[in-house]
Amino acid sequence: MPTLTRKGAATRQRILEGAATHIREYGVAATTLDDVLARTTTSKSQLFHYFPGGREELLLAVARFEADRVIEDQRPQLDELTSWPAWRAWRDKVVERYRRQGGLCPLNAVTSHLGDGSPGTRAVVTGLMRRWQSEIANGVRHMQGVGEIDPAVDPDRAAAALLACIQGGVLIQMSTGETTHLEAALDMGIASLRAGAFPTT
Amino acid sequence: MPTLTRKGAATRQRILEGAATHIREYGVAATTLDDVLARTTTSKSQLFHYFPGGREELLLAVARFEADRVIEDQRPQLDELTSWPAWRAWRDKVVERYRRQGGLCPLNAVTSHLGDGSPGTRAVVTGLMRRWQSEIANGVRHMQGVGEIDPAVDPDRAAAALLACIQGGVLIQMSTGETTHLEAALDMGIASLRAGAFPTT
DNA sequence: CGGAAAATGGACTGTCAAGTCCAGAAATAG
DNA sequence: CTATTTCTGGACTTGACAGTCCATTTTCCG
Repeated sequence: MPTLTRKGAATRQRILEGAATHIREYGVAATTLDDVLARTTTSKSQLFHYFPGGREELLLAVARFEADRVIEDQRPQLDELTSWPAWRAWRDKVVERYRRQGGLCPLNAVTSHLGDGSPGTRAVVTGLMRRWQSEIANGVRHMQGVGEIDPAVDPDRAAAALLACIQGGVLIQMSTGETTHLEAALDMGIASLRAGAFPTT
Repeated sequence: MPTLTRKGAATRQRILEGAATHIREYGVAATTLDDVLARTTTSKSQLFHYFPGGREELLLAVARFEADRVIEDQRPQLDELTSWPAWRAWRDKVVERYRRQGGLCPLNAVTSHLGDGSPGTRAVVTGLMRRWQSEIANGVRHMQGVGEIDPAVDPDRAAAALLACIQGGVLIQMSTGETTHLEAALDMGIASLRAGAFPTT
């Protein structure tokens, strides 16, 4: 990769965000390189200049882009799980985020289109999951520190369960359009923490 | 659709199952009609004879096929959630099923490739979710009947949460290859039921 | 400036896979 | 048995889209 000019970096970014937006609106399958070019007023040579790997590399970049958004969109609440009201605020933020997104998970769409074969694909998703789970686990530990959660609870396992609740809720929302499952699962997870009803097995 | 002869029905079934198998092995994107034909020793005209809508109709049929399997694979345990050991047996069955499937969800793959636009696609997934949730809710109600679960718990909401736990656990397994999230979430959900820690809100 | 490196435009190619078509074989009904 | 319907084989058409190439313009930096 040669050094990028300021203009070059801007173009690259424009292509990336244009692709992400188009995918959000029409889905991965219905997104061709020409669509992206038209939307971003760029040309084939530019796209392949900045993404030599072509479509696959672009899609992977979009996946990374979306993965970052997922975490960012939960800040600052995700960093401040220090009281039960704070947990509630975070829960609301998550629900609101996905409600607004309207039953569409660009990240899931992109990764499932890249196939698991790709070396980078898994890394993006697992990296996101690890970061996410780790942040939640920190919240659990903090609550244990202030005596609000039973010390017998395994923070990582609890965070894993909560993460699964969110993922499942969002997945179901993708087909039903409703956030009821997401809300029910998240509420259950948090209630479990409060009640210390977590199996430590 | 004209009436099918015995031979015709067999061919149709062969194509359908061949497509399903190929998709399981290689993914949707890497499955062409020619692949299916080669595997099932059939010809283009046969495929379009039995699936006039072409690729899309075939994919939808595969989705239905896989959706049915999901429920069937949980029997008989799913129908007999009448004691805590029975819940545990069901939990183990679910985990085992997805462990064996090895981080691959053909249904999710197919639907995400069909796009949400399709009229039938949503119906297949929402139908599956509704059936699944309804079966779980029946189990909850039965346990309430025998005094093992707090009557204040809303069976449908509890079932919704449990369903989300499973979906999320499987989704995460798709990228990590591990069933730890699935297990953690399911255990949490069942523990919640036992503890009556369900928010009734 | 002025030359090297980077950025851009867009025509062109090649491939691949979905879908069409028709002729002929097998099955079914009466 | 024979007429009608269903089933089958496979060649052919069509279109779309990823990726290539080179000529030209712009930017960078000493």
